[in-house]
Amino acid sequence: MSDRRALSKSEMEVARIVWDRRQATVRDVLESLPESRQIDYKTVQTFLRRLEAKGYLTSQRTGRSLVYTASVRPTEVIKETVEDFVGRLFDGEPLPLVEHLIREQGMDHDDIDRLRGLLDELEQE
Amino acid sequence: MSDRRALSKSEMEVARIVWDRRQATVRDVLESLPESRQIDYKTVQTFLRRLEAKGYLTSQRTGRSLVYTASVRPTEVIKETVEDFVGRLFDGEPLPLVEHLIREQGMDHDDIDRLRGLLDELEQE
DNA sequence: AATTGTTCCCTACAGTTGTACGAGAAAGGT
DNA sequence: ACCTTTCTCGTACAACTGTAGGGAACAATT
Repeated sequence: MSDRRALSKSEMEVARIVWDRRQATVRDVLESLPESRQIDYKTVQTFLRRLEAKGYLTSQRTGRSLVYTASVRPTEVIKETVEDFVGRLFDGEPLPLVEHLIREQGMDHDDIDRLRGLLDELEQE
Repeated sequence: MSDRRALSKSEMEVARIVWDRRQATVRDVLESLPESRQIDYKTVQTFLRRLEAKGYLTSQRTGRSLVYTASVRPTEVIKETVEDFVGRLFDGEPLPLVEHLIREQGMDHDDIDRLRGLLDELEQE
């Protein structure tokens, strides 16, 4: 466990966008958020500022704008976040969550094949 | 989406314990929490009180104690919570989370077999 | 050149969350 | 009958969250 301050849900949502794109301005993030997410430019700005303050992102100025990038390994943060989630909701057991996801959220044929492949692959060792 | 007020992480952790046991007192919850979770009796009490205020639990008095039980369908709440989580961290796609879980959190042989079974089962329809 | 838009920086603010203390009442031990 | 434990009820409170307004500075548009 690291000692960075935890991310809130919305902060995580925003951070993930920056990480996916590898870099992003306030506006980029705003535009990448789902339509359904009604949120002001200023609010996104606040989230990015806080993410930087918490040490998850850094920014460099480019022209008038700030461009944010990861300052910790995203995969690590995501892993910790998932672990925390599984810890609280599923007694730390990933299997029940996997079953829940497969059962309750839709899986189509391709997804199923893909997962079979992954399982086969994992079995080599 | 329901219009109940959202649960915080800790509230969810506590609620889930009540749901799993079907009923619980403050002390029951305290004892069911993982060792690692250093938390005071009074704090658990507060969470249970808030969960009742938010409409997720009800209590009946039994002797001097309050016994809490679910007042909404837990599976429904868990489903919504997982959906929100997947929405924010994985663009709403369950598959990447499933892959992450299988890959990053440990799966043993039995788990793998179990998942294969589940996939086969799902394919009947 | 004046207006409109876009950015950053600073500030705000109510609601939520995590964490718990104190008082008072009932139950249990000695 | 008293001390200790265990409950509930009410209260507290700083930190964190979500959400954004105001102002300054520079850019784009008419």
